[in-house]
Amino acid sequence: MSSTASQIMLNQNLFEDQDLSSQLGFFPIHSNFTSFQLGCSQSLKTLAMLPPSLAVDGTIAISESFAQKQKEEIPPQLAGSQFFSSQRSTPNYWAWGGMNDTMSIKRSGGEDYLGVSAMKMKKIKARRKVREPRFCFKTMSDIDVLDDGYKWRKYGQKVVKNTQHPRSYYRCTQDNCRVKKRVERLAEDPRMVITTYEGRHIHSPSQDEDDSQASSQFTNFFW
DNA sequence: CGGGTTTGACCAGCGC
DNA sequence: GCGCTGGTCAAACCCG
Repeated sequence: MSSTASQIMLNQNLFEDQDLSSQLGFFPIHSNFTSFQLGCSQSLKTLAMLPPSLAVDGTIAISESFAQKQKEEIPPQLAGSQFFSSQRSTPNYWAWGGMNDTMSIKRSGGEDYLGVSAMKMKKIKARRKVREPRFCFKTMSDIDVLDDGYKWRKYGQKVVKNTQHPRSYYRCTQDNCRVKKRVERLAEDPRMVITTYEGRHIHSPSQDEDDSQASSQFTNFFW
């Protein structure tokens, strides 16, 4: 089924105390059809995605067990979000996996990067403040703010502990849309930009330029 | 002049 | 309760 297979194993120790935003892997997708074996320790689940800034067109497919896990193991605070689509032309692909699940990605060409992270799904701390779903990915880029099709306004910047690079805070400029994103550089590798999205857009990207086109069922469920 | 950015102040959550 | 830290606010500033 696949032309290439890569094994991605995740190291539990690196994200033991984190919740939704643990970042770990960043793997090149060289061929037009690549199969990835996702794996991690039993207490964690893997989360794989193509960054929207990079993915252009493609198909994603998963194994039986992967599909089953996706149904069963979406954490309650993320329920209602669609993490996976088997046939989509919009560039947001997310998939949940467990141990030894296979995910296949078909691309229309070029070279992209698959971002893979892992998180504890069953022991996410309850916080007093209800948080919107958060998702993040890592991109190797000189540019801090990647063009994801939405318009953002910066509302804050903060130097966070143990990092030499400040974290920037952005809000979607669309009225009534409360989506936020954080942009920071990885302390260990400043070439990597970590973008974290919080919440879901209630509108399509670049709405001002493309109002007439009917939005597809997929355009507003994620970001 | 309007919209976006900067930046210090403020606030809330959390650990001790 | 206190101090630390991350997240947000908002006034000042910048720029087209």
